[in-house]
Amino acid sequence: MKKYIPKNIEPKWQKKWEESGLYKTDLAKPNKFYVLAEFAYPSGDLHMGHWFTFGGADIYARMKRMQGYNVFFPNGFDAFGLPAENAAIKRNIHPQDWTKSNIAAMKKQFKTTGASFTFDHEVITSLPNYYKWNQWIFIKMFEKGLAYKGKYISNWCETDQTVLANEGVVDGLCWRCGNPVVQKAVDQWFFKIKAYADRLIWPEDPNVNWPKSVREAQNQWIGKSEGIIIDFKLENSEEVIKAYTVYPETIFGVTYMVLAPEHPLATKIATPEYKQSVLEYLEKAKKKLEVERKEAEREKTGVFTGSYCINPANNKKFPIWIADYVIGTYGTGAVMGVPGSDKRDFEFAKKYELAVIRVIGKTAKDKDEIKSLQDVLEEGYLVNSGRFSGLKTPQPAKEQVKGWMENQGFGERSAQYHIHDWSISRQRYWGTPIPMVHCSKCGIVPVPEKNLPVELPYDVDYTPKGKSPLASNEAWLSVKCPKCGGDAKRDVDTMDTFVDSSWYFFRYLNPDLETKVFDIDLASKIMPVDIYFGGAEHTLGHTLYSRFFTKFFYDLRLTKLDEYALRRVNHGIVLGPDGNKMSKSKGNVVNPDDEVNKYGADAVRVYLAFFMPYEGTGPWISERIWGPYRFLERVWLLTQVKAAKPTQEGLYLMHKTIKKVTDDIEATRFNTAVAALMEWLNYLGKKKVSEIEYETFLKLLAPFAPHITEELWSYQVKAADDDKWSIHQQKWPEADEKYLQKEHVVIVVQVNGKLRHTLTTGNEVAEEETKVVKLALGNEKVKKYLATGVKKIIYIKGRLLNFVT
RNA sequence: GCCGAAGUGGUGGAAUGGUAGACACGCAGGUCUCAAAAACCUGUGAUCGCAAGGUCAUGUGGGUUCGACUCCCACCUUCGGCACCA
Repeated sequence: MKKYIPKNIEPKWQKKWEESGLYKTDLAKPNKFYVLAEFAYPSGDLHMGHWFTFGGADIYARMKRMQGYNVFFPNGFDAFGLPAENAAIKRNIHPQDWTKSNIAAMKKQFKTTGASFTFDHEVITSLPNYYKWNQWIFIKMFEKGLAYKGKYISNWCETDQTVLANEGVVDGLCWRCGNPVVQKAVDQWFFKIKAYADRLIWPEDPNVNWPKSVREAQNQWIGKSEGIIIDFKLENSEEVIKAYTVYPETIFGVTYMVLAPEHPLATKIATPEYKQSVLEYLEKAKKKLEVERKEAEREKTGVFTGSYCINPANNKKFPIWIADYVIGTYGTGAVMGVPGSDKRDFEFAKKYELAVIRVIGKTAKDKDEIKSLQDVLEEGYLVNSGRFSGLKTPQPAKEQVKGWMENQGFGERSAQYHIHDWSISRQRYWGTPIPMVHCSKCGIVPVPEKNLPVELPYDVDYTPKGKSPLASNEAWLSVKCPKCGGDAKRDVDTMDTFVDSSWYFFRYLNPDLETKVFDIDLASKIMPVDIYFGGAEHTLGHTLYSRFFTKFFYDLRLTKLDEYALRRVNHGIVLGPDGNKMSKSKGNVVNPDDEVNKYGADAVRVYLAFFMPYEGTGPWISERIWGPYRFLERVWLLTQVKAAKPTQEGLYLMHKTIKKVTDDIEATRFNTAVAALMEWLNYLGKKKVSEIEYETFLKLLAPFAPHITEELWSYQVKAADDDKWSIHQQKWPEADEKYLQKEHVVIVVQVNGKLRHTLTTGNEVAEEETKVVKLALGNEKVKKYLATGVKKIIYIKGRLLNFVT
C-alpha cells in the first residue's frame, strides 16, 4: 500500500464533503441535536484555540450524527468589534472591507480542520439583516423600561476611547488593550440586567448541565445579599442618610458614618470650616485610576465633614466622614462604621482616632476594651446593646434587631446586588447603531420598527476623538423625529458586541428571516442548544448575557425556555511550547496551518484530542504530534483479512473499546477515548484483523480523524448504497454486553490488602468462593503469608480475594 | 479573605473504594543500514538483590475500611474567578 501522505487525501475529502452537502442539516427532520461552538471573531487568522473549540465540538457532533441524530452544527462570525477599527486605522482599510476579507480567509482555514459544521446557516453579526434585530431587541428593552440612558460614572479606556462594561475591566485594565481604566462620567445606555438578577441566580441543583465553576462564579458575580436600610437623621436638620447593612445587630456600636465621594450629600453637609478639605479630597478621589481604587492593600483614607448624625437606636450623635473605600453604586453609598465588630472599620477608626465600642463579646459578659485588631469579634454575644444585650450573633440577634427596626420605622429590609446594569453603548464606529432619535421637543424617541435597520453608514471618520465617530456623518446624523416630524438627530453610539453574541444561536435557525427576530416555530423545535462548547473566559460575560436575553425572550413570549443550553462545556487553553499563553509579543504562537502542513489535519486533531484532558490547560509541544502521527500511520497500514473471524478475545476487546470510546466522547473525555483506540490498535496490529474489527475500528476513529478513515472506508467494497457512501453516514457501533463477559477471569489474591498473587480461572469456578479460596491456597507463596492464620476472607466475585490474618 | 478546580514517574497524563502509573512523549539497548534518519522489537517509578523476590512510593499529617490516588478531618502548594460589597 502507498505511504500515508495526509496532503493527498485531506483536501480531496474536504472538497467532496462540501460538494455533496454531507453535513447539511434538514431542520424539518425529527430527532434534532444542536451542537454549538462559540462563533469566532474574524481576526483573519484561525488559531489553535479555534481548533480546540471546534475540534472538540466536531468530535462530539460526528459521533451524534453517526448515532442517528439530526445534528445541527452551524458556524458564523462575531463580526463587529474594536480590532476591525484599530486595524483599519492602522492600515487605512475600511473596517467593513477588512472584516469581509478576513471572513473569506477564515472560512478557507476552517475548511482545513475537516470539521463538520455548516455555513448554510451562517450568521454574520455585522450584516444589516442581523443587527436590525439587535435594534429591534433594544427597542423592546426600551419599551419595557429595561433600556435606559443615564449619566453614570463608567469605566473609561483612554486608549480605545470608549466605555467598558464591568466585565470588560480585568485587574483595573482594559480587557482588550491592557491599558489602565479610569472613572469618567459618560452618558450611557444601559440594559437593566439587575431586574433579572434573581432569575439569573442558579439554583443549587439546576436541571441543566453547566459546570459548577460557571454557576458559582455567576452567582457570586450577581452577589445577592439580604440586609436592611437604616435611616440616620442628620443633626439639626430634616435630612436623612440611609445606610445599608447586613449587620443590623451591631447598631449600638456605630461610632461614625462614611459616605462615598459620589454621595449626593457629600458636599452639601460639609460645614464651612471643613469645606475646603472635603473638596480637595473629592477632587483627588475623582482622579484616581480604577487600578488604584481596587488596590487591595491600599491604606484607607477619609475626610471629616464637620457634620453629625443621630443613631436611631440610642439617640447618640456621631461624626460623618467621606471615604473612597465606600462604593457609590453599592447599597446606598453610605456605610455605618462599627469599629468594635468590623476589622476594616476598626482600622479606619484607629487611623482617624474615632471611638470604638465593643458590641460583640466572647460571652454575654465580655466587655473588654478593644485594643487591637485581634480583639475585634464578628460573631459571639451582643454586649452594650440595650435590650438586645446577651443575644447570640448572628442569630437570633440579627433577626430580632431587624424586626425591631422595622417596627420602630427606621429600618427597611432590602436586598442588594453586586451586579451592575449592563452598559451597552460604545463611542465607536464598528457596531450596531443605537436605534434612537433625539428630538428637542419629544426627547428620546425610538425609531419605528418599519424603519429598521438603522444602517451603519460607510462614510465616517472613525479615528478615535473621544466622541462617537458616527457624529461625523452629517447626512446620516440628521433625521426627522418619528413623533413630531421636526428636525432631530440620531443617537451616535453603537452597541457593545456582547449584544450581538447574546442571541446568535437563536438566529442560526433561520438567519435570513426578514419578518421576525428569529423563527419562533423552528426555535420551539430545535432549541435549546444541546451542548455548547466554549472558553471559560465567557463565564461572566457572554454566557451570562445570553441567559439574560433568553429570559427576556421568554417574557416577550418568543420562547418557553428558561435556559438556552442544556449543557455547557468549558474547554481548557492550549499554551505555547514555553508554557505561557500564546501571544505574538512572546513569540510563542504555534500556527495550526504550519502544523497541518507538516503532519496533516487528522494528526493535529488527534493530538489536540489526546494530549491533555479537554478541560485542561497545557503547552502544545510540536514534536509530540509524532505519537498521534505514528498511530495514524499504523492505521493506514493496518490490513484486514476478509476470511478471518474475530476470536472470543477479539470480540471482547472490540466491544470493550466501543463502550469506552462512546462513553468517553459523551463525557468529552477525548484523551482517554483516543488512548483506548491506540490500545486496541496495538492488539489488532499483532493479529489477523477481521472485517468487522477493521470496520468498527475505522468508525470509532472517524470522529477524531475524519479524512484518513474516509479514505480507508472508500476502499471497502460494499453493496453500494449510494446515499451512504461516507463513513460519516455509517451507524455508530454499539457495545453488546454479551461479549463483555470473558471466559476466563483474573482474580487478584491479596493478603491484608496487599497483592500477592493473581489467578486465572474459568467463569464457573469464579462463581464459588470456596473453589477460589482452594485455588488460592494451592499457591505456595500465598500459603507462606497465611502462616499466622486466617481471620477473615473477603471475596468480590470474579475480581478479588483478600485474606485477613 | 471568599468561591471553584487541582497536586500521581524525566514529561503530558490513566485508574466504578479492589493489580497505581493505561496511552503517549522522551530516554536506553537491539534489529535493519556503509552510515544516519525513519520503522520495528525490548526495557524504562525509586530502592535492595545474581536471581526468585522484597521494601518504599499518588503534596503533608491524621482518620474510616479487609483494602484509600479515590471517602472524611486538618494543613501546605499551584492554577482560575471574585474581592474595601458594609
